Amino acid sequence: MMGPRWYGQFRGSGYRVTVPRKAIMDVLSKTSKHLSAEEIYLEVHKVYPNVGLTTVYRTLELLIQMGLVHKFDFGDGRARYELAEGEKREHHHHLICIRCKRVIDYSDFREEELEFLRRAEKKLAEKYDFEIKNHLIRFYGLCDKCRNKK
Amino acid sequence: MMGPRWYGQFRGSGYRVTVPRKAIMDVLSKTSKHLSAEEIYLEVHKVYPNVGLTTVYRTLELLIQMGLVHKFDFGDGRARYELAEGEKREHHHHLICIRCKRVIDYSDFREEELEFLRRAEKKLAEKYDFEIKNHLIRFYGLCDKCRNKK
DNA sequence: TTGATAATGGGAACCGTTTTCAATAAATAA
DNA sequence: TTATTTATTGAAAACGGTTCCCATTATCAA
Repeated sequence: MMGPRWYGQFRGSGYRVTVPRKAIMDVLSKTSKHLSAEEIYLEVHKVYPNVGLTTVYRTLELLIQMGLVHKFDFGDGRARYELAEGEKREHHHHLICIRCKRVIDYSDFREEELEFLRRAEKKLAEKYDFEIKNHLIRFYGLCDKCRNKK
Repeated sequence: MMGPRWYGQFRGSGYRVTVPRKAIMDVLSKTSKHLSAEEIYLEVHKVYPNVGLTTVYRTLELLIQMGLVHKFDFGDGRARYELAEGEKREHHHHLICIRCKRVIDYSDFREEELEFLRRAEKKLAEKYDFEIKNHLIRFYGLCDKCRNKK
């Protein structure tokens, strides 16, 4: 039983593939929401009631290190987690409504984004000797519902 | 005694211009660092030892609402504050070293950024009926020191 | 199957931030 | 200037998400 790609990535790094870890990856794989640790815990809890919140935090930390998960802070006092881009998830960024706090994923204008990044990368490497590994683009504003509401 | 521009902005909104508020604005005006609430508190404390940490938090919250201050989360467990762009501060974004966690301000390629934003704005308005008010661009990677260090 | 040890879970600890509330001080009117 | 109104303040307690501790359990290479 080979299992998903990340099994090998885990074992290769000396980490074990455990029930809680599978369950957490499963929850993240099956949603496009921006879940908090507690929400993931509750979801996992439905299937494995004995998995603890501590384990969820530890596992998320590990998944982030392994590059399988991204952690975000949308300003509501708790961290949010998403599966990193891969088979299940495509590269995207966030629109955040400053009024209702709704977070919308978008993956449009990739071309423009790539062009922009290419230039940024070049200039930052030249000027600061900085090597870009990742980037974050976020737009704050008013969503359709909040725009059309007094 | 008119005082700085924000005095009027405050009084006009029914807020009072107080000693702690002046002191906090003063600290923020005189640095280009990304100070935490506690660091601001300590700085204010040097001049006004009786100003409390609670007031610092409350004032920062107010300054953010008034659009005079921006709040950031660089992932070290505490919020960071900067004066919004204006006379003292120019529009900029952050480079974050994923190794030493150093944060570098940069305000380069404004042209490219503006061009990119213009297009993004247009497309997001069309597709999501979303009205952009603000944006965040951030690059994660390795700074010069960490690049050249095994 | 088994042994070495990575991983787990529950509860306590942690710590940045927020709340509470009586005392204080800014702004306005007199 | 002084009085009056009420926004603001400071100290301490409360809050809440996240991390730590440690005895127990489960993974997986041999």
